[in-house]
Amino acid sequence: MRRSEPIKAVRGVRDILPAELPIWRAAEQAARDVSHRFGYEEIVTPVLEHAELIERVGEDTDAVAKELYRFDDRGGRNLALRPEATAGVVRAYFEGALNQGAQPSRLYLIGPMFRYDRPQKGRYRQFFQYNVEAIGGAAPGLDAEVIELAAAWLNGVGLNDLRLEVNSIGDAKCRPAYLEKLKEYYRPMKSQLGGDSQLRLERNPLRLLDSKLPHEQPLKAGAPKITDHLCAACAEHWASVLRLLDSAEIEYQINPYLVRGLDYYTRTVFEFYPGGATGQQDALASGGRYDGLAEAEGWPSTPGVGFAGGIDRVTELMDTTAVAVRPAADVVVLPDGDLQVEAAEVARICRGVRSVAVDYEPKSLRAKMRSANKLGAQWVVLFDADQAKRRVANLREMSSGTQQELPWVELPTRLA
RNA sequence: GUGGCUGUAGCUCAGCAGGCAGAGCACCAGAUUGUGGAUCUGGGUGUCGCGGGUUCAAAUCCCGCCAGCCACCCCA
Repeated sequence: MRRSEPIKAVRGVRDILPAELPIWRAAEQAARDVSHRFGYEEIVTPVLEHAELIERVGEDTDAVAKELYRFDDRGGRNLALRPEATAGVVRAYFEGALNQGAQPSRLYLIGPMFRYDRPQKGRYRQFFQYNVEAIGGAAPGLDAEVIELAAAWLNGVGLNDLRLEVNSIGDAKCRPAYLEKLKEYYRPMKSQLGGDSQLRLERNPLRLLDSKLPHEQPLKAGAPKITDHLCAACAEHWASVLRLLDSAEIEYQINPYLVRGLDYYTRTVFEFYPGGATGQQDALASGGRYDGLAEAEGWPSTPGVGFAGGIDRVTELMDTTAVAVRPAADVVVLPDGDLQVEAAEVARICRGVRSVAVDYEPKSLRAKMRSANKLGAQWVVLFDADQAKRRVANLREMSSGTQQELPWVELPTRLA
């Protein structure tokens, strides 16, 4: 008999197995706890959105062109699996009338995101993010608050060796003038730039600053810095954010090359890296202000600020020994012989006080004991046909090896 | 999207100047008559990722595809 080829997981996605789940839950619980402490409420938005929402927000970037999971549903709607959370949360903020409640609206979301990337370390096609968004507030205090919240989360899961980079990228008022200065600076050396950078020079000059080409690094050093060309309002906002971080005793490095490629990002941008890391790829959390996003989605202009934390990467760095692993069941019921009805009844009696599993397999008692031991059960309940008739069983404590015959009805009080 | 490495038992892997498919762990049975952990004995559970080619003969060499890992790229 030829077996057909087993069907494996879709490329780039993975299962989170029971053994890994405790660390995963610990990261999520830390996110929920810290969100709650800062007054943020949970929101769940659909994994599916209109592709247009993502496209409008992502404009004509490569990311949207090549990395968006996009498909038509049976009704002919052009949909996408969300590649990030903020667009959907902002949509829900308006559709759910959160804009009519107390402002700002403080929200957090934990869930899967999807990007059609080529898989590699820390990068999956389905990955999980912890997102925090404060929508409807423009105060610099909110920028500092979400940075502090991100730091509190990372510290909360035991990650203390971190590097925080911050920058301001201005707004629609001052950025255009700065971009002109940047273009003027780079134009004379256009021929020295790489192909991507030459395209960016006219199309998206801000992105010249995060080029990683080694030979472009010296050129960057002489480029005008946007923080030297902020308008009065942006400069004041930027100064306030830094003052607030100082007073919160949060250490940061100003990185004038930390930018975002899309117009609706304004003012504050920040990223948290593990202490040792250098590459941008290793960011554990990144965020910033997006005062132009609501309008880009077609809603009234509304400010917002937030961040996205990568749960996959964070759990990879967490200390797994700090998370308690519990056995699947405290008690295992082992009938000696084919006594499935009786075994199920004994388990039912004990479940009020302990987690109970039953070994129904027609194996030797020895094999059942071995497997109960491997499971890590604290107790096993053993009985044969004769004992079943008398409605008694041997309760054995695994650590000491001592056991005692008891009526079934007394098991719960002994196990409690 | 580009490149490098890898794919053999449930798992981790050895075998690859072509010649009978292996080890450790896991698993099953037993040694120790009721019942675990330690030790010993016995048992191989396999379309050698898939498809094609070369050859008397392919896990081994060649081509294509798929998948995994890593880096580049990208990162809304």
